[in-house]
Amino acid sequence: MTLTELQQNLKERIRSAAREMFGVEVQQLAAEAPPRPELGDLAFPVCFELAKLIKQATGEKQAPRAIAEKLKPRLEEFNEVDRVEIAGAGYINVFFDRARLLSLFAAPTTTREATDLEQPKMMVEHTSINPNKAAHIGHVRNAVLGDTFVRILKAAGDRVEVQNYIDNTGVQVADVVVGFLHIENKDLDQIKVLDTSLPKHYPFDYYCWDLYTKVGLFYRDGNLGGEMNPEKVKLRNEVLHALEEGSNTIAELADYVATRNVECILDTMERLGIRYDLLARESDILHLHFWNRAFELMKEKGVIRYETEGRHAGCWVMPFESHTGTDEHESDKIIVRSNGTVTYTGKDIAYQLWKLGKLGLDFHYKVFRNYPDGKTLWTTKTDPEEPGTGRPHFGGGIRVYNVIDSRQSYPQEIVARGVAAVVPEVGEEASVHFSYEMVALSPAACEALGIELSEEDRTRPYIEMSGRKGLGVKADDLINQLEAGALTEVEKRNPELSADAKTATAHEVAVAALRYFLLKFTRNTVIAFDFKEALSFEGETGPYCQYAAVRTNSIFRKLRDETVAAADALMKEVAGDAALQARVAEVLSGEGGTEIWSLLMLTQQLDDVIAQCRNSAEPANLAKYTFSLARAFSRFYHDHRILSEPDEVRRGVLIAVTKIVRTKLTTALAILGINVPDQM
RNA sequence: GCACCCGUAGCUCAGUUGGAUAGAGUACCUGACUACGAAUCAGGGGGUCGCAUGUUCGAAUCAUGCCGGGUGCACCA
Repeated sequence: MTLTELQQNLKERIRSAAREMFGVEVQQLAAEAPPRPELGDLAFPVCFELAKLIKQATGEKQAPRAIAEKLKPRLEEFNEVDRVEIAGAGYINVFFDRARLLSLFAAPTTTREATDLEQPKMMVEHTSINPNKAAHIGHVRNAVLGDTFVRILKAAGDRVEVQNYIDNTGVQVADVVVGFLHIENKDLDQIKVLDTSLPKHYPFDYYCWDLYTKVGLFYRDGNLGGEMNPEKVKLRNEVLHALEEGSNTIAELADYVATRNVECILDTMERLGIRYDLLARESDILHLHFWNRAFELMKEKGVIRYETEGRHAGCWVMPFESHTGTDEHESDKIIVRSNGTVTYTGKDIAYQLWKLGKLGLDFHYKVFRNYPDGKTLWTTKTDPEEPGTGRPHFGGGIRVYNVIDSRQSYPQEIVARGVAAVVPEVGEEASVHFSYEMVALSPAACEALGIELSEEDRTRPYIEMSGRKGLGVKADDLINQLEAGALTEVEKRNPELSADAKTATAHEVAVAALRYFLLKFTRNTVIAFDFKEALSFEGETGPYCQYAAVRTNSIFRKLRDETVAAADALMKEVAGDAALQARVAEVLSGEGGTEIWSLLMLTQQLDDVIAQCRNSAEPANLAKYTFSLARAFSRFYHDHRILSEPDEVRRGVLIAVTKIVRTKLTTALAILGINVPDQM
């Protein structure tokens, strides 16, 4: 039995007792951890509500404390419950039988994995960086959030498909193409030569990053604050048009540029342990005419209508109830422009319908790359595919999570409503906007980057990053910096390691630092990026959590196998041996024992935390939990000598606790995408 | 103008469907390595939870209003 199951049983008992004794039905029954361990292991504040319910049902007035006294013996019937105390105005505080539960928790557990292909599939789309430049830390927040959420869903037993949307026909790619064509006067072959000649520290996506900012100036004739030069905007439109058409030299050139940027971005994400199942490319959505089908569906269902007059004359619009409802014109969202082209919203609705398996069309697919572990990354394509690739089935998910920053919450809401209008049977909940706030630059970070701030910007709490202005911290730069910092520390502490081992360890530490830094903030908190904080390995950081896990491992490396086996055997015997149980209970009693016990209780909350993260779509909860578990263990580690403990029972308890912590902490870290090196 | 998000310790942030004495990290001060690793641990000071009213046994949490900050409101993507 797990702690969660025990809680369920206790709740059920309270419900049935309330029914029997008072004839009332408890609706919401919370079980919470008391503020201090001396107050018990589990608290039920249910009697306040019961008092109310009883009064409503019978008119009889009963004090919450009196009700609690009546429920108390029913809960004490459980073997796992040591005693129940009534506290405060009427809290029911349950104290568990510590020895019995330790023995229960020490028993090996099996983990579940979603292998059933019939199981409904969750779709998560994340990263989706415009493939025209290198990734910056804002993009990394998206990817780390998305990837961690995928790991959370999988840990909770869900089947998940991970997609990375590639907008290879949009304005951003067109801009870089304009840069290559009209600023650098390069054709495709020359770009390829350039690409292969770039140094390792300045790869293709870095080159495009700089070129992209040059294009911004180019459009405005060198003045970033100035007006767009119409002649030059015409160049962009030419490129955009060629991209939409496809099968021409400009489209070919753009495809090379976009694909190379995608490869660079995937390499960056690979450094952080982030992988995908499928790259969904916008060009394929266009060329396979997904929109046409969606258009038919929307017309069929009466979701959109053609405007014959007014300022939207000639457009297909989707009536959209705005929150105010004052201005009728503003509540219509244009889906097809008067020139016949489709807007982003329309394309996204088509794509979402495909994800949910409701479009009635499919892509063709080919292998994009094989990951080192044998996993395959696929990409969509337009041409018919070769038979017998043995590819998995893509799309057709039961729910879709779109990891997109909160600035797009308005358009995302429109897309979700559009989807729900076309396929009302799946409902609006099927398309979830997994939103998060941006990563901005702190004034100190701007200074460190050598960015001159205007007087207006200086008064702001933070500065928004901008790919267009080249204003931002590139992901690879930051990872490099983290790895260098970690390597210095590893060399200091583990000089005997080989160079490769040092580098590998430094890498794991760097990943831990970056991922934890991006996960410790809740989604709707703006991260004002600060180098000092991001580069720290002390305090509430990934490396701190990692360090605690490394220590659990080093204990087992130094313990002799017989000693561990003896501890395991001891735990098995506890339940059937009253004398032994009493001795274990003694170890877990008193001030020191309660601290061990609290740590143990904390380890058992992992599954609940995972479930909570899944339901709230908030990975920060898991990050916070992992940190508190690491902190509790660090204290335990400091307070107890495990290897040299002379008393057999006491040592057995310490080893059992350490073993449980090791399992839970390592699992929690893995879900956060953090590995535990052998030493650090 | 309208919509959404935020306001909690000097700073950066947590705070479960409303629950017991509002917590972490950091900075500052003090102490602990002959020890299973000090990327650690212990202790200290530091709060009108933006303001006001209301809802109730109980409010950082819910409602309303106000103040301050951010983002978004195109036939762009």
